[in-house]
Amino acid sequence: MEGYDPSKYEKLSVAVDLLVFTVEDNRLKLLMIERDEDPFAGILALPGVFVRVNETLDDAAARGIREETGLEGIYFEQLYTFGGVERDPRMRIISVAYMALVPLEQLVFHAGARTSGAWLVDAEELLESEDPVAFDHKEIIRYARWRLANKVEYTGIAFHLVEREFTLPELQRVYEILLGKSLYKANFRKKVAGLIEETEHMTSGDAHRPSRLYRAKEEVVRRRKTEDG
Amino acid sequence: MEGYDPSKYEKLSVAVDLLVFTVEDNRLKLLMIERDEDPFAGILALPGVFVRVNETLDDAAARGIREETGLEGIYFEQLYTFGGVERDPRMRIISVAYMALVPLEQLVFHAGARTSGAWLVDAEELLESEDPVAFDHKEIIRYARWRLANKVEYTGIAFHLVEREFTLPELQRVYEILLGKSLYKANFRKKVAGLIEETEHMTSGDAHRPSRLYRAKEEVVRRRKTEDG
DNA sequence: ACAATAGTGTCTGTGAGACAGTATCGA
DNA sequence: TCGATACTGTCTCACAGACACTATTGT
Repeated sequence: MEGYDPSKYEKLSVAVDLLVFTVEDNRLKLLMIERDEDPFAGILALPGVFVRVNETLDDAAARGIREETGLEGIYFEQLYTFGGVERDPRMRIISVAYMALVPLEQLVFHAGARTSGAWLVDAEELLESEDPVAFDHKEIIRYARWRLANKVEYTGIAFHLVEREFTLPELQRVYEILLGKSLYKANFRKKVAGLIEETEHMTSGDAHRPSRLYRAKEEVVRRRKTEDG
Repeated sequence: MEGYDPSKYEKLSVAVDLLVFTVEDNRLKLLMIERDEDPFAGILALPGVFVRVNETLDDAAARGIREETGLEGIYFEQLYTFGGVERDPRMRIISVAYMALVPLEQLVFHAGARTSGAWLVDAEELLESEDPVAFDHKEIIRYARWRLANKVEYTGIAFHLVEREFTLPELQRVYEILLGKSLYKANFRKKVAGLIEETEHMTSGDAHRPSRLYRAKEEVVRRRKTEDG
Protein backbone atom coordinates (compact mmCIF):
# COMPACT_ATOMS: atom_id res chain seq x y z
CA MET A 1 0.00 0.00 0.00
CA GLU A 2 1.22 3.41 -0.83
CA GLY A 3 2.29 5.06 2.43
CA TYR A 4 1.77 3.59 5.80
CA ASP A 5 1.58 6.61 8.03
CA PRO A 6 -1.85 6.21 9.62
CA SER A 7 -2.23 9.90 10.19
CA LYS A 8 -2.11 10.49 6.46
CA TYR A 9 -5.42 8.77 5.97
CA GLU A 10 -8.77 9.60 7.41
CA LYS A 11 -10.25 6.77 9.32
CA LEU A 12 -13.78 5.59 8.91
CA SER A 13 -16.55 4.25 11.08
CA VAL A 14 -17.18 0.58 10.47
CA ALA A 15 -20.40 -1.07 11.53
CA VAL A 16 -21.78 -4.56 11.35
CA ASP A 17 -25.41 -4.78 10.27
CA LEU A 18 -27.26 -7.94 11.21
CA LEU A 19 -29.85 -9.89 9.31
CA VAL A 20 -31.24 -12.42 11.75
CA PHE A 21 -33.53 -14.71 9.78
CA THR A 22 -35.99 -17.25 11.07
CA VAL A 23 -39.09 -19.07 9.86
CA GLU A 24 -42.40 -18.32 11.56
CA ASP A 25 -45.84 -19.38 10.34
CA ASN A 26 -44.32 -20.74 7.15
CA ARG A 27 -42.86 -17.37 6.28
CA LEU A 28 -39.31 -16.09 6.16
CA LYS A 29 -38.91 -13.37 8.76
CA LEU A 30 -36.11 -11.23 9.95
CA LEU A 31 -35.44 -9.27 13.06
CA MET A 32 -35.79 -5.53 12.70
CA ILE A 33 -35.92 -2.63 15.09
CA GLU A 34 -37.93 0.53 14.98
CA ARG A 35 -35.66 3.52 15.20
CA ASP A 36 -36.55 6.08 17.83
CA GLU A 37 -34.14 8.76 16.70
CA ASP A 38 -33.64 10.73 13.56
CA PRO A 39 -32.76 10.08 10.89
CA PHE A 40 -35.50 7.60 10.08
CA ALA A 41 -37.21 7.87 13.47
CA GLY A 42 -40.12 5.44 13.60
CA ILE A 43 -38.82 3.54 10.59
CA LEU A 44 -37.68 -0.06 10.52
CA ALA A 45 -33.96 -0.72 10.39
CA LEU A 46 -31.56 -3.59 10.71
CA PRO A 47 -29.91 -3.92 14.09
CA GLY A 48 -26.22 -3.19 14.10
CA VAL A 49 -23.18 -2.36 16.16
CA PHE A 50 -20.03 -0.42 15.56
CA VAL A 51 -16.88 -2.46 15.21
CA ARG A 52 -14.46 -1.83 18.04
CA VAL A 53 -10.77 -1.37 17.49
CA ASN A 54 -9.83 -4.57 19.22
CA GLU A 55 -12.48 -6.95 18.00
CA THR A 56 -12.68 -8.81 14.72
CA LEU A 57 -15.63 -8.45 12.38
CA ASP A 58 -16.89 -11.88 13.36
CA ASP A 59 -16.58 -10.90 17.02
CA ALA A 60 -18.58 -7.76 16.39
CA ALA A 61 -21.25 -9.75 14.62
CA ALA A 62 -21.43 -12.27 17.46
CA ARG A 63 -21.65 -9.44 19.96
CA GLY A 64 -24.41 -7.75 18.02
CA ILE A 65 -26.37 -10.97 17.83
CA ARG A 66 -25.95 -11.46 21.54
CA GLU A 67 -27.03 -7.93 22.37
CA GLU A 68 -30.01 -8.14 20.07
CA THR A 69 -31.28 -11.64 20.74
CA GLY A 70 -29.48 -12.92 23.80
CA LEU A 71 -28.29 -15.85 21.73
CA GLU A 72 -24.81 -17.33 21.58
CA GLY A 73 -23.33 -19.67 19.08
CA ILE A 74 -25.96 -19.49 16.37
CA TYR A 75 -24.97 -19.77 12.75
CA PHE A 76 -23.90 -16.63 10.96
CA GLU A 77 -21.85 -15.67 7.96
CA GLN A 78 -20.55 -12.53 6.38
CA LEU A 79 -22.74 -11.38 3.54
CA TYR A 80 -21.31 -8.34 1.82
CA THR A 81 -19.81 -4.99 2.65
CA PHE A 82 -21.76 -1.89 1.74
CA GLY A 83 -19.67 1.20 1.32
CA GLY A 84 -21.76 3.85 -0.34
CA VAL A 85 -20.73 7.35 0.61
CA GLU A 86 -24.22 8.58 1.38
CA ARG A 87 -25.55 5.50 3.09
CA ASP A 88 -25.94 7.39 6.34
CA PRO A 89 -26.79 11.08 6.07
CA ARG A 90 -24.85 11.96 9.22
CA MET A 91 -21.49 10.43 8.53
CA ARG A 92 -19.56 7.97 6.45
CA ILE A 93 -20.15 4.45 7.69
CA ILE A 94 -18.89 1.29 6.06
CA SER A 95 -21.25 -1.50 6.90
CA VAL A 96 -20.32 -5.15 6.87
CA ALA A 97 -23.56 -7.10 6.64
CA TYR A 98 -23.81 -10.41 8.44
CA MET A 99 -26.59 -12.91 8.02
CA ALA A 100 -27.64 -15.15 10.91
CA LEU A 101 -30.06 -18.05 10.83
CA VAL A 102 -31.86 -19.44 13.82
CA PRO A 103 -34.90 -21.64 14.32
CA LEU A 104 -37.80 -19.73 15.81
CA GLU A 105 -37.79 -21.80 18.98
CA GLN A 106 -34.38 -20.45 19.92
CA LEU A 107 -35.16 -16.89 19.20
CA VAL A 108 -35.97 -14.78 22.24
CA PHE A 109 -36.48 -11.09 22.05
CA HIS A 110 -34.42 -8.57 23.84
CA ALA A 111 -35.05 -5.04 22.70
CA GLY A 112 -31.95 -2.89 22.35
CA ALA A 113 -31.41 -0.11 24.83
CA ARG A 114 -31.88 2.70 22.38
CA THR A 115 -34.70 1.29 20.32
CA SER A 116 -38.37 1.33 21.05
CA GLY A 117 -38.88 -2.22 19.92
CA ALA A 118 -37.85 -5.18 17.86
CA TRP A 119 -40.05 -7.38 15.67
CA LEU A 120 -39.97 -10.21 13.28
CA VAL A 121 -40.82 -8.74 9.91
CA ASP A 122 -42.00 -10.76 6.94
CA ALA A 123 -39.14 -10.53 4.47
CA GLU A 124 -41.21 -11.02 1.33
CA GLU A 125 -43.84 -8.49 2.36
CA LEU A 126 -41.21 -5.95 3.27
CA LEU A 127 -39.45 -6.30 -0.06
CA GLU A 128 -42.64 -6.10 -2.08
CA SER A 129 -44.16 -3.19 -0.18
CA GLU A 130 -43.41 0.46 -0.69
CA ASP A 131 -42.85 0.99 3.02
CA PRO A 132 -39.67 2.87 3.72
CA VAL A 133 -36.77 1.16 5.40
CA ALA A 134 -33.96 3.07 7.03
CA PHE A 135 -30.71 3.80 5.19
CA ASP A 136 -29.92 1.32 2.41
CA HIS A 137 -31.20 -1.54 4.49
CA LYS A 138 -33.85 -2.59 2.02
CA GLU A 139 -31.16 -3.18 -0.57
CA ILE A 140 -29.18 -5.19 1.94
CA ILE A 141 -32.21 -7.30 2.76
CA ARG A 142 -32.92 -7.87 -0.91
CA TYR A 143 -29.39 -9.10 -1.44
CA ALA A 144 -29.58 -11.40 1.59
CA ARG A 145 -32.89 -12.79 0.38
CA TRP A 146 -31.35 -13.52 -2.98
CA ARG A 147 -28.30 -15.15 -1.45
CA LEU A 148 -30.41 -17.36 0.79
CA ALA A 149 -32.37 -18.65 -2.18
CA ASN A 150 -29.14 -19.46 -3.95
CA LYS A 151 -27.32 -21.09 -1.11
CA VAL A 152 -30.17 -23.35 -0.15
CA GLU A 153 -29.66 -25.11 -3.47
CA TYR A 154 -26.07 -26.14 -3.02
CA THR A 155 -25.28 -25.88 0.70
CA GLY A 156 -26.74 -27.11 3.94
CA ILE A 157 -27.80 -23.64 4.97
CA ALA A 158 -31.45 -24.63 5.45
CA PHE A 159 -30.50 -26.85 8.37
CA HIS A 160 -29.79 -23.76 10.45
CA LEU A 161 -33.47 -22.82 10.26
CA VAL A 162 -34.74 -26.05 11.79
CA GLU A 163 -34.02 -27.50 15.18
CA ARG A 164 -31.30 -30.05 15.69
CA GLU A 165 -33.78 -32.86 15.14
CA PHE A 166 -36.36 -32.26 12.48
CA THR A 167 -38.81 -34.08 10.28
CA LEU A 168 -38.42 -34.11 6.53
CA PRO A 169 -41.73 -32.31 5.99
CA GLU A 170 -40.42 -29.53 8.25
CA LEU A 171 -37.17 -29.33 6.34
CA GLN A 172 -39.01 -29.38 3.06
CA ARG A 173 -41.12 -26.44 4.16
CA VAL A 174 -37.95 -24.45 4.87
CA TYR A 175 -36.60 -25.28 1.43
CA GLU A 176 -39.87 -24.25 -0.16
CA ILE A 177 -39.94 -20.97 1.71
CA LEU A 178 -36.39 -20.10 0.77
CA LEU A 179 -36.84 -21.16 -2.83
CA GLY A 180 -40.28 -19.62 -3.15
CA LYS A 181 -41.81 -22.66 -4.81
CA SER A 182 -43.27 -25.99 -3.80
CA LEU A 183 -41.36 -29.22 -4.19
CA TYR A 184 -42.33 -32.82 -4.73
CA LYS A 185 -42.02 -34.89 -1.61
CA ALA A 186 -40.36 -37.91 -3.17
CA ASN A 187 -37.81 -35.87 -5.10
CA PHE A 188 -37.00 -33.69 -2.12
CA ARG A 189 -36.28 -36.72 0.02
CA LYS A 190 -33.93 -38.15 -2.56
CA LYS A 191 -32.15 -34.83 -2.81
CA VAL A 192 -31.44 -34.44 0.89
CA ALA A 193 -30.94 -38.13 1.62
CA GLY A 194 -27.16 -37.72 1.52
CA LEU A 195 -27.16 -34.79 3.93
CA ILE A 196 -29.04 -36.30 6.82
CA GLU A 197 -29.06 -39.26 9.14
CA GLU A 198 -31.96 -40.97 10.88
CA THR A 199 -32.61 -40.75 14.58
CA GLU A 200 -34.58 -43.18 16.68
CA HIS A 201 -37.26 -40.62 17.37
CA MET A 202 -40.66 -40.13 15.81
CA THR A 203 -43.24 -37.42 16.21
CA SER A 204 -46.46 -38.37 17.96
CA GLY A 205 -49.81 -36.95 18.99
CA ASP A 206 -50.80 -35.65 15.59
CA ALA A 207 -53.93 -36.98 13.98
CA HIS A 208 -52.00 -38.67 11.21
CA ARG A 209 -49.04 -40.90 10.57
CA PRO A 210 -46.00 -40.03 12.70
CA SER A 211 -42.91 -38.57 11.08
CA ARG A 212 -39.37 -39.69 11.65
CA LEU A 213 -36.89 -37.20 13.10
CA TYR A 214 -33.58 -36.68 11.34
CA ARG A 215 -30.35 -34.87 12.08
CA ALA A 216 -28.06 -33.09 9.63
CA LYS A 217 -24.77 -34.86 9.08
CA GLU A 218 -21.94 -33.12 10.88
CA GLU A 219 -19.98 -32.26 7.75
CA VAL A 220 -22.99 -30.59 6.15
CA VAL A 221 -23.47 -27.88 8.75
CA ARG A 222 -19.86 -27.42 9.75
CA ARG A 223 -18.77 -23.95 8.84
CA ARG A 224 -15.52 -23.49 7.00
CA LYS A 225 -14.33 -19.99 7.79
CA THR A 226 -14.59 -17.81 4.75
CA GLU A 227 -15.58 -20.67 2.49
CA ASP A 228 -19.26 -20.13 2.25
CA GLY A 229 -19.23 -18.06 -0.97
CA MET B 1 -27.44 1.09 16.36
CA GLU B 2 -26.86 1.84 19.95
CA GLY B 3 -25.68 5.45 20.15
CA TYR B 4 -24.92 7.53 17.13
CA ASP B 5 -22.38 9.99 18.44
CA PRO B 6 -19.43 9.42 16.13
CA SER B 7 -16.97 10.63 18.69
CA LYS B 8 -17.96 7.83 21.00
CA TYR B 9 -16.48 5.26 18.66
CA GLU B 10 -12.96 4.88 17.46
CA LYS B 11 -12.68 4.96 13.75
CA LEU B 12 -10.75 2.43 11.76
CA SER B 13 -8.58 2.38 8.69
CA VAL B 14 -10.26 0.67 5.79
CA ALA B 15 -8.31 -0.59 2.82
CA VAL B 16 -9.15 -2.31 -0.42
CA ASP B 17 -6.85 -5.17 -1.35
CA LEU B 18 -6.78 -6.16 -5.00
CA LEU B 19 -6.48 -9.56 -6.60
CA VAL B 20 -5.91 -8.94 -10.28
CA PHE B 21 -6.04 -12.31 -12.00
CA THR B 22 -5.07 -13.20 -15.52
CA VAL B 23 -4.06 -16.29 -17.49
CA GLU B 24 -0.53 -16.51 -18.84
CA ASP B 25 1.15 -19.59 -20.33
CA ASN B 26 -1.85 -21.69 -19.39
CA ARG B 27 -1.47 -20.79 -15.73
CA LEU B 28 -3.57 -18.67 -13.41
CA LYS B 29 -1.53 -15.68 -12.30
CA LEU B 30 -2.14 -12.70 -10.14
CA LEU B 31 -0.53 -9.35 -9.80
CA MET B 32 1.60 -8.92 -6.71
CA ILE B 33 4.08 -6.35 -5.55
CA GLU B 34 7.29 -6.76 -3.63
CA ARG B 35 7.21 -4.64 -0.50
CA ASP B 36 10.18 -2.36 0.03
CA GLU B 37 9.36 -1.35 3.58
CA ASP B 38 8.93 -3.16 6.82
CA PRO B 39 6.97 -5.02 7.86
CA PHE B 40 7.48 -7.72 5.26
CA ALA B 41 10.13 -5.82 3.28
CA GLY B 42 11.10 -7.84 0.22
CA ILE B 43 8.03 -10.05 0.58
CA LEU B 44 5.22 -10.37 -1.91
CA ALA B 45 1.96 -8.65 -1.09
CA LEU B 46 -1.32 -7.81 -2.74
CA PRO B 47 -1.60 -4.27 -4.03
CA GLY B 48 -4.05 -2.14 -2.13
CA VAL B 49 -5.24 1.36 -1.38
CA PHE B 50 -6.83 3.03 1.58
CA VAL B 51 -10.47 3.94 1.19
CA ARG B 52 -11.01 7.67 1.20
CA VAL B 53 -13.80 9.30 3.12
CA ASN B 54 -15.63 10.44 0.03
CA GLU B 55 -15.29 7.46 -2.24
CA THR B 56 -17.26 4.24 -2.26
CA LEU B 57 -15.63 0.86 -1.91
CA ASP B 58 -16.13 0.17 -5.59
CA ASP B 59 -14.58 3.52 -6.41
CA ALA B 60 -11.59 2.71 -4.26
CA ALA B 61 -11.20 -0.63 -5.99
CA ALA B 62 -11.41 0.96 -9.43
CA ARG B 63 -8.86 3.56 -8.40
CA GLY B 64 -6.51 0.90 -7.06
CA ILE B 65 -6.78 -1.06 -10.27
CA ARG B 66 -6.08 2.04 -12.28
CA GLU B 67 -3.07 3.00 -10.18
CA GLU B 68 -1.67 -0.50 -10.30
CA THR B 69 -2.34 -1.50 -13.90
CA GLY B 70 -3.34 1.63 -15.74
CA LEU B 71 -6.54 -0.12 -16.74
CA GLU B 72 -10.06 1.25 -16.65
CA GLY B 73 -13.33 -0.55 -16.87
CA ILE B 74 -12.15 -4.11 -16.36
CA TYR B 75 -14.33 -6.58 -14.53
CA PHE B 76 -14.09 -6.68 -10.74
CA GLU B 77 -16.21 -7.78 -7.86
CA GLN B 78 -16.09 -7.61 -4.12
CA LEU B 79 -14.76 -10.79 -2.61
CA TYR B 80 -14.85 -10.71 1.17
CA THR B 81 -13.93 -8.41 4.02
CA PHE B 82 -11.08 -9.43 6.28
CA GLY B 83 -11.22 -7.93 9.71
CA GLY B 84 -8.76 -9.75 11.94
CA VAL B 85 -7.34 -7.57 14.70
CA GLU B 86 -3.72 -8.52 14.11
CA ARG B 87 -3.75 -8.60 10.33
CA ASP B 88 -1.32 -5.71 10.19
CA PRO B 89 1.21 -5.49 13.02
CA ARG B 90 1.28 -1.69 12.94
CA MET B 91 -2.38 -0.80 13.19
CA ARG B 92 -5.88 -2.06 12.82
CA ILE B 93 -6.88 -2.24 9.19
CA ILE B 94 -10.10 -3.64 7.84
CA SER B 95 -9.49 -4.90 4.36
CA VAL B 96 -12.16 -5.30 1.73
CA ALA B 97 -10.79 -7.69 -0.87
CA TYR B 98 -11.74 -7.17 -4.50
CA MET B 99 -11.07 -9.59 -7.30
CA ALA B 100 -10.45 -8.36 -10.85
CA LEU B 101 -10.15 -10.43 -14.01
CA VAL B 102 -8.45 -9.30 -17.16
CA PRO B 103 -7.10 -11.05 -20.23
CA LEU B 104 -3.33 -10.93 -20.39
CA GLU B 105 -3.34 -8.88 -23.57
CA GLN B 106 -4.92 -5.96 -21.73
CA LEU B 107 -2.67 -6.10 -18.77
CA VAL B 108 0.16 -3.58 -18.79
CA PHE B 109 2.44 -3.05 -15.89
CA HIS B 110 2.78 0.12 -13.99
CA ALA B 111 4.75 -0.31 -10.79
CA GLY B 112 3.38 1.57 -7.79
CA ALA B 113 5.36 4.55 -6.56
CA ARG B 114 6.34 3.01 -3.25
CA THR B 115 7.05 -0.51 -4.44
CA SER B 116 10.20 -1.85 -6.02
CA GLY B 117 8.28 -3.92 -8.51
CA ALA B 118 5.19 -5.75 -9.57
CA TRP B 119 4.92 -9.23 -11.10
CA LEU B 120 2.54 -11.82 -12.23
CA VAL B 121 2.78 -14.64 -9.75
CA ASP B 122 1.59 -18.17 -10.40
CA ALA B 123 -1.35 -18.59 -8.06
CA GLU B 124 -1.10 -22.35 -7.67
CA GLU B 125 2.63 -22.31 -7.03
CA LEU B 126 2.28 -19.56 -4.49
CA LEU B 127 -0.42 -21.40 -2.59
CA GLU B 128 1.44 -24.69 -2.59
CA SER B 129 4.82 -23.24 -1.66
CA GLU B 130 6.03 -22.36 1.79
CA ASP B 131 7.16 -18.94 0.67
CA PRO B 132 5.96 -16.22 2.98
CA VAL B 133 3.38 -13.73 1.81
CA ALA B 134 2.80 -10.43 3.56
CA PHE B 135 0.05 -10.03 6.16
CA ASP B 136 -2.85 -12.47 5.74
CA HIS B 137 -2.67 -12.16 1.99
CA LYS B 138 -2.04 -15.84 1.39
CA GLU B 139 -5.34 -16.63 3.06
CA ILE B 140 -7.05 -14.01 0.93
CA ILE B 141 -5.56 -15.49 -2.22
CA ARG B 142 -6.59 -18.98 -1.19
CA TYR B 143 -10.15 -17.82 -0.72
CA ALA B 144 -10.18 -16.03 -4.07
CA ARG B 145 -8.79 -19.11 -5.78
CA TRP B 146 -11.54 -21.19 -4.24
CA ARG B 147 -14.23 -18.72 -5.22
CA LEU B 148 -13.00 -18.58 -8.81
CA ALA B 149 -13.21 -22.35 -9.12
CA ASN B 150 -16.75 -22.25 -7.81
CA LYS B 151 -18.01 -19.38 -9.86
CA VAL B 152 -16.70 -20.68 -13.14
CA GLU B 153 -19.20 -23.53 -12.80
CA TYR B 154 -22.35 -21.47 -12.62
CA THR B 155 -21.51 -17.99 -13.89
CA GLY B 156 -19.92 -16.45 -16.92
CA ILE B 157 -16.88 -15.31 -14.99
CA ALA B 158 -14.45 -17.13 -17.27
CA PHE B 159 -15.33 -14.80 -20.14
CA HIS B 160 -13.51 -11.99 -18.38
CA LEU B 161 -10.24 -13.88 -18.78
CA VAL B 162 -10.44 -14.12 -22.56
CA GLU B 163 -10.57 -11.35 -25.11
CA ARG B 164 -13.83 -10.12 -26.47
CA GLU B 165 -13.64 -12.59 -29.34
CA PHE B 166 -12.25 -15.97 -28.48
CA THR B 167 -12.10 -19.51 -29.77
CA LEU B 168 -13.74 -22.33 -27.89
CA PRO B 169 -10.42 -24.10 -27.30
CA GLU B 170 -9.16 -20.91 -25.67
CA LEU B 171 -12.21 -20.63 -23.48
CA GLN B 172 -11.98 -24.28 -22.60
CA ARG B 173 -8.39 -23.82 -21.45
CA VAL B 174 -9.53 -21.05 -19.10
CA TYR B 175 -12.22 -23.30 -17.65
CA GLU B 176 -9.70 -26.08 -17.20
CA ILE B 177 -7.24 -23.81 -15.46
CA LEU B 178 -9.86 -22.44 -13.09
CA LEU B 179 -11.33 -25.86 -12.38
CA GLY B 180 -7.98 -27.57 -12.16
CA LYS B 181 -9.00 -30.48 -14.36
CA SER B 182 -9.29 -31.27 -18.02
CA LEU B 183 -12.61 -31.35 -19.80
CA TYR B 184 -13.99 -33.20 -22.78
CA LYS B 185 -14.24 -31.02 -25.84
CA ALA B 186 -17.66 -32.13 -26.96
CA ASN B 187 -19.21 -31.82 -23.51
CA PHE B 188 -17.64 -28.44 -22.91
CA ARG B 189 -19.03 -27.09 -26.15
CA LYS B 190 -22.50 -28.26 -25.28
CA LYS B 191 -22.22 -26.67 -21.85
CA VAL B 192 -21.26 -23.20 -23.07
CA ALA B 193 -23.35 -23.27 -26.23
CA GLY B 194 -26.09 -21.23 -24.54
CA LEU B 195 -23.70 -18.56 -23.32
CA ILE B 196 -22.01 -17.60 -26.57
CA GLU B 197 -22.75 -16.46 -30.07
CA GLU B 198 -20.83 -17.04 -33.27
CA THR B 199 -18.92 -14.35 -35.07
CA GLU B 200 -17.94 -14.30 -38.71
CA HIS B 201 -14.26 -14.56 -37.88
CA MET B 202 -11.94 -17.52 -37.90
CA THR B 203 -8.35 -17.93 -36.78
CA SER B 204 -5.78 -18.46 -39.50
CA GLY B 205 -2.09 -19.08 -39.98
CA ASP B 206 -1.83 -22.05 -37.64
CA ALA B 207 -0.70 -25.36 -39.04
CA HIS B 208 -4.05 -26.97 -38.40
CA ARG B 209 -7.73 -26.46 -38.90
CA PRO B 210 -8.87 -22.88 -38.19
CA SER B 211 -11.01 -22.16 -35.18
CA ARG B 212 -14.16 -20.08 -35.13
CA LEU B 213 -14.24 -16.98 -32.96
CA TYR B 214 -17.15 -16.47 -30.58
CA ARG B 215 -18.42 -13.71 -28.34
CA ALA B 216 -20.09 -14.01 -24.95
CA LYS B 217 -23.77 -13.14 -24.99
CA GLU B 218 -24.43 -9.75 -23.46
CA GLU B 219 -26.55 -11.03 -20.61
CA VAL B 220 -23.90 -13.51 -19.53
CA VAL B 221 -21.20 -11.01 -18.75
CA ARG B 222 -23.38 -8.16 -17.61
CA ARG B 223 -22.66 -7.46 -13.97
CA ARG B 224 -25.56 -7.12 -11.58
CA LYS B 225 -24.38 -4.97 -8.70
CA THR B 226 -24.06 -7.05 -5.57
CA GLU B 227 -25.59 -10.08 -7.17
CA ASP B 228 -22.56 -12.11 -7.92
CA GLY B 229 -22.68 -14.22 -4.73
C1' DA C 1 0.56 -37.63 -47.18
C1' DC C 2 1.05 -36.20 -42.49
C1' DA C 3 0.93 -33.74 -38.17
C1' DA C 4 -1.82 -31.09 -35.52
C1' DT C 5 -5.71 -29.13 -33.78
C1' DA C 6 -10.92 -28.06 -34.58
C1' DG C 7 -15.18 -29.82 -34.38
C1' DT C 8 -19.37 -33.58 -34.28
C1' DG C 9 -22.38 -37.91 -33.28
C1' DT C 10 -23.85 -40.87 -30.05
C1' DC C 11 -24.07 -44.13 -26.15
C1' DT C 12 -24.62 -44.40 -21.18
C1' DG C 13 -25.52 -43.39 -16.50
C1' DT C 14 -27.26 -40.15 -13.13
C1' DG C 15 -30.38 -37.31 -11.30
C1' DA C 16 -34.43 -34.03 -11.37
C1' DG C 17 -39.27 -33.80 -12.17
C1' DA C 18 -43.84 -35.66 -12.17
C1' DC C 19 -47.27 -38.55 -10.41
C1' DA C 20 -49.56 -42.53 -8.50
C1' DG C 21 -49.64 -45.39 -5.09
C1' DT C 22 -49.18 -47.32 0.01
C1' DA C 23 -48.66 -46.58 5.29
C1' DT C 24 -50.00 -45.12 9.88
C1' DC C 25 -51.62 -42.20 13.10
C1' DG C 26 -56.07 -39.79 15.95
C1' DA C 27 -60.88 -39.27 16.05
C1' DT D 1 -64.04 -46.09 8.75
C1' DC D 2 -62.30 -41.67 7.61
C1' DG D 3 -59.45 -37.61 7.28
C1' DA D 4 -54.98 -36.24 7.28
C1' DT D 5 -50.33 -36.41 6.62
C1' DA D 6 -46.02 -39.52 6.08
C1' DC D 7 -43.61 -42.12 2.99
C1' DT D 8 -42.27 -45.08 -1.43
C1' DG D 9 -41.95 -46.90 -6.36
C1' DT D 10 -41.28 -45.87 -10.85
C1' DC D 11 -41.53 -43.60 -15.39
C1' DT D 12 -39.60 -39.99 -18.24
C1' DC D 13 -36.59 -36.69 -19.81
C1' DA D 14 -32.62 -33.59 -19.77
C1' DC D 15 -27.99 -33.43 -19.27
C1' DA D 16 -23.06 -34.57 -17.94
C1' DG D 17 -19.47 -37.80 -18.92
C1' DA D 18 -16.96 -40.67 -21.99
C1' DC D 19 -15.21 -41.81 -26.35
C1' DA D 20 -14.91 -42.50 -31.25
C1' DC D 21 -15.21 -40.33 -35.27
C1' DT D 22 -14.75 -36.60 -39.08
C1' DA D 23 -12.88 -31.89 -40.85
C1' DT D 24 -9.49 -28.49 -42.27
C1' DT D 25 -5.50 -26.16 -42.12
C1' DG D 26 0.16 -25.67 -43.06
C1' DT D 27 4.22 -28.17 -44.28
